Amino acid sequence: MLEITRIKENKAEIIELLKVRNMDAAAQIEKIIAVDEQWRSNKQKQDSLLAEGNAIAKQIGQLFAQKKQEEAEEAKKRGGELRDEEKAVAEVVNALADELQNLLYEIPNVPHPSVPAGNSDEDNVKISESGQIPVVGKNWLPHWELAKKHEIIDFEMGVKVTGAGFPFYTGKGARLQRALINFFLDEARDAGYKEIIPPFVVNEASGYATGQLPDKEGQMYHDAQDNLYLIPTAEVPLTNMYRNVILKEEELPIKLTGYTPCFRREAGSYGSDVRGLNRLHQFDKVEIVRVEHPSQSYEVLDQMVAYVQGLLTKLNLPYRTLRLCGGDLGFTAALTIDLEVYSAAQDKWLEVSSISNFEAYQANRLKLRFKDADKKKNLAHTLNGSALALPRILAALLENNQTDNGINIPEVLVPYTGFETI
RNA sequence: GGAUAGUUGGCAGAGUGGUCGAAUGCACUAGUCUUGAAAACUAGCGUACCGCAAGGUACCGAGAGUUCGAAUCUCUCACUGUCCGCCA
Repeated sequence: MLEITRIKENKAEIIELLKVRNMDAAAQIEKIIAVDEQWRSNKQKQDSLLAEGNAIAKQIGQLFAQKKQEEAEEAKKRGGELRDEEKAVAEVVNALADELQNLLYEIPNVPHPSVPAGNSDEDNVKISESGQIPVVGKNWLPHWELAKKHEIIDFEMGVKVTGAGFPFYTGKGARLQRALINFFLDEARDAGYKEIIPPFVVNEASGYATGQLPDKEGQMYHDAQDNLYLIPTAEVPLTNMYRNVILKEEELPIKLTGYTPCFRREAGSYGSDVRGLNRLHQFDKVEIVRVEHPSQSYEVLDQMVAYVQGLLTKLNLPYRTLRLCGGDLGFTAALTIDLEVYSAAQDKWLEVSSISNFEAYQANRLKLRFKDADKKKNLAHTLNGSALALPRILAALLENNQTDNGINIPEVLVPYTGFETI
C-alpha cells in the first residue's frame, strides 16, 4: 500500500497518475487524509490520557508505600475515571485506524509516469519484437491436437481425476516439462539468483503482504479449515521471506529464483483463451524475485527484461515486448513489462512473462526495509518476473517446431530432455 | 490425534502485581590503551507510533479480561519442545 506521508505530500500528483488506471481517486484520497487527521488528534488525546493515568498509578504506589491510605483511595477514584475516559477514546482511535487501513488497501499502486493510458490489453504498447515468425505449414496443428497425437499431454485424464485446467503430462511431455524447469533454474542460477524451494501454501498474512489479498480473494484456492492459500505464484512465498525484515544496506540486492506449481481459480475466464494450455488452474513456473535499493529498481527492471528475452532467444521463440497500459496494470505494480510468445498454429501471442516493479508498495505492506549508512530505515523496492511460465512456452514450442517427422526440441533443451524430437 | 512443558530484547537468560522497556552474560558499535591485533577498560546498543521540539504512548507469542496499576493474575487462541500414537 501507499505510504500515508507520500499521499499527503504528493496528493495532486498521485491523483493525476492514478487517472492512468482509469481511476478517479480524488474523493478517496481526500477521505484518507481526513480520516488520518481525525485519527491523529484522537490518538494524541488517548496518549495524554494514558500518560496521566500512568502518572497517577505510579503515585498510588508511592502513597501506599508511605501508608497514606486516604490519599491513595482518592487517587484511585481519579484513576478509574481516567480509565473509563481512555476506553471511550480508544474505541474511536481503533475504529479510525481500521478505517484508514481499509481505505489504504483500496488504493492501487501509483503508475510510473511512463505507463501509457488505456483500458485493456489491447492498449498495451509494443516496445519491440524479435525472432522469426514461422511460416505455418499446411497440416500444422494447434498444440492441443499435437499433444493428443503424440500422447504427451492428457487433458481428458485431468478432467476425470481433477477437473478442467488440470492436465496430465505424460511420457516425453512430462520429461520436456521437467527439462524446461531445470533449464530455467540453471539459467537463473548462472545469472546470480539463489534457488529456493518454498512451500506451495501460504498463510493469510503472506497473502496480504504481497497484495493478493484482499484484491484477489476469489482467485486463490483457499483451505478454509486451516486458513491457508495455495500460491498463485512463487512471488508470494519468496517475497514473504522478507516480511518484517530490516536489511543492512550492503545485503542488497537480494536475488531469488524458485520453481513452483501455481494455482489459480481463473474465475470468469472463457472461450478460446482457455483452450489447451493457454490457461490452466495449475501450472508450473520459475520465478525471479529481487529486493533492491530504490535508486536501482528501474535499472534492474530493464536487466530482468533483458534476461528473460535472452531465455526466449535461446529457445528460439519469436516474442514481443509490451509496456502494460494503466488499465491492464496489476493492482500492486508501478510498471509492468509483458513478454508474449508467438504460437504459430493458433496464430496467437501468448503472455509468458510479466515483469514488474512494485517500488515500495509491497515493501510497505511487508515492512521490508533496509538501514542506510546513517542508520535511517527506508522501504526497499521489490520486483519480480516470470522466467518463465511453462505451459504457454510449451504450447509455442510444440506449435512452432512441428514438422512432418515430429516436433523438434530446441538445441539448448536437448541436454535436459535426452531426446531431440517428439 | 493424546499427554506434558514452554514462548521475555540479535542470542542466552533473570524477573510472579507498583520507580520494569525490563537485571546479567554474550554478540554488536564507538572510544581509551597498543606499532597493529587480541585482551582489558569506558560509553553506547530494541521496534513502532504521536509531536516542530521538549517529550509522550504502545510493545515481554496473539487477542480479550481483572485492577488505580500487569512481563507478573484470569480466559481464549497460535506456535515450539518432549513423550506416546499414526504416517511419507
